Amino acid sequence: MTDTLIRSWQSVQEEVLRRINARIWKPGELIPNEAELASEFGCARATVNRALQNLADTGLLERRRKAGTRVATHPIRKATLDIPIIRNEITAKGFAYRYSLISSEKIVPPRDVIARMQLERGNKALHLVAVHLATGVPYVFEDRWINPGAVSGVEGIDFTRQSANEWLVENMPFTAGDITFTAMTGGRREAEILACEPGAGLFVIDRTTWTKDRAITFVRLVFAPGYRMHTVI
Amino acid sequence: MTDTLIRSWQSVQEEVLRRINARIWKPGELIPNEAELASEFGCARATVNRALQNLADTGLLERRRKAGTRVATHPIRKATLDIPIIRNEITAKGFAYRYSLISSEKIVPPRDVIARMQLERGNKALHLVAVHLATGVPYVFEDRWINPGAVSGVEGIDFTRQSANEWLVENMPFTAGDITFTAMTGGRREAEILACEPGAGLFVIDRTTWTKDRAITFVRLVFAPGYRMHTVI
DNA sequence: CAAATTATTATGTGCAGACATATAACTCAA
DNA sequence: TTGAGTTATATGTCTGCACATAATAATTTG
Repeated sequence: MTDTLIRSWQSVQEEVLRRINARIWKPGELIPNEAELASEFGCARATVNRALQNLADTGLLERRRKAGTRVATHPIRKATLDIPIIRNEITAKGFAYRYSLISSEKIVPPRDVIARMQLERGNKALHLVAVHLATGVPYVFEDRWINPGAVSGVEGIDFTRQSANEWLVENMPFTAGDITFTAMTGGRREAEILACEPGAGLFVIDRTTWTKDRAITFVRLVFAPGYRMHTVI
Repeated sequence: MTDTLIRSWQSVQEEVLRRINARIWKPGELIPNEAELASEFGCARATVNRALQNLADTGLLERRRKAGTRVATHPIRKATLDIPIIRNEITAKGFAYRYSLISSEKIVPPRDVIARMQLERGNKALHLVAVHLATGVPYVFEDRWINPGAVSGVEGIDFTRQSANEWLVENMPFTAGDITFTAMTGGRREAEILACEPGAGLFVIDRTTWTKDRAITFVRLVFAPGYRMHTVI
C-alpha cells in the first residue's frame, strides 16, 4: 500500500497501469468503479474518470456504462502514428530536400481512381507525377490525382515550384481522409523513378482526402526500398 | 451566427472544426482563448478546454501555455490505427481461422535479433515459425523470437495448440513496445509458406515488446500479397 | 411464463471556482 | 545592450456537485 497520495490524473493512470502489469487486475477482469477508486486514491471522481478514459482511448481498458470498467483482453490494439510531411521527414534526417515534378496533365482518370474518388465518369482530373529527393537520392514517388471540381483555381498553379501537397494543405481544408498502407512489387516505372531494382518490394501509402462528400485528391506514395515507418506503444 | 447554444464539448469541437474548415481561422493563426470562446458559446471554460485538447491530440490545433492556441499548419499529422489480433481480423472477415506451427527450436539468434532485443551474446532464445491461415489460405507468416530470460515457463508450453501471441498476451504483461511497418521483397521461403510468387512485394510488421527494459519477444509478420492496413482520419 | 415496465447503477458530461504551471513580455540594473 | 528578475496571461488540472445516459437487474403485468 502506497502512502503517497495519488491525486493527479497521470498518477492515477500510472497506478492503474502498474496494477494491470502486476496482474493485480487481470485481463478481462472488472476493476473497482470510479467512486471506489477515487476514495481509495483520495481524489475526485473526475480525476479518476480522466485517467480511465485516457487508458480506454489507448485500448487498455474497456468501459461500458452500468457494466463497469474491465481490463482489455487484447492489450495491443491501437497505435498512433505520425503521418510525415515528406519535406519535414527528409530535412529532419539531415538531408537536403528537393521536389521534382515529372509530369502534369489533365486527363480522364482510370477506373480505380474514379471509383476511389467517386468522380463523374468521363470528367477529366489533374494528374501529377513527382518525386521527392533526399540529397539527390529518390526518396518517394508521388502519383496524385486532383479533382478540379472540388479545388477551384488549381489549374493555374505552377506545381513545378511548390509541391501539390503543400499547396493543398495551405489552400484546401479537408474534413475527412482515409489512409491505406500496403506493399507492392515495383515495376519498370517505379524502378526508374526511384532508381532501384525492378521487382523490389516497396512500401505504399494511399491517401484520399475529402471535403464534405467530395474528394479533393487521391495520392499514392511509393517509398524507396528500405523505408520504415515506426511507432511506439 | 448560430443561435443554438453550444454547450457540449462535442458541439464545441464541431464548431471549431467548422471554423477551421471554413477558413475563418486559418492555418497558423491564433484562435480566441478559452475564456472568450466559453463566453461566446455560453458554456464553461472546462468544456472548451476538453474540446480544444481533443483537437490538439489529433494534431489539428497546437497549444502552448501563455502563447495560446493556433491552427496547425500541417493538419495531416496523426493517425490511430488498429493493430489487428490476427485471429480476430480473419474471423471478422468471415473466414475460418487456423494456426499452424512450422518449427520451434532453441538456438542462438542472429545478430540483428540480438541487437533488437538487446540479448546477451551467445544466449539461446526460442525461435518459432508459424503461419496463420484464413480458410486454409495462408494469410500471414510469423517469425518470432522469445527471450526465455524474461518469460519464465515458456519452455514447457505447447505452441502447436495455442499461438504464441495469444499465450503471451494472456501470460506476459508488457510495459512498452515498438512497431515498424515496412515492405520486403519475398524470397523462396516466403513464397513457399505464403503460397505466392517469389519476388512479390510483401507488407511487413516488426514488433518488439518489453517489460521494464527486458525484451519479451520480437515478431516479424509477413503478410500475403494484397494485404492492406486501413485507417481514417 | 414471457413481455413490458421500472429501478438501480456505473459511466459520461457539465458547471463554477480555485490554484498550478509554463512562458511570453516586460522591467531594470550592470 | 544584455542578462536577470518580475509580471501577466493562457492553458492545465483538481474539486465537489449535479444531472444525463446507457444498460443491467428487478419487478410488474398480460
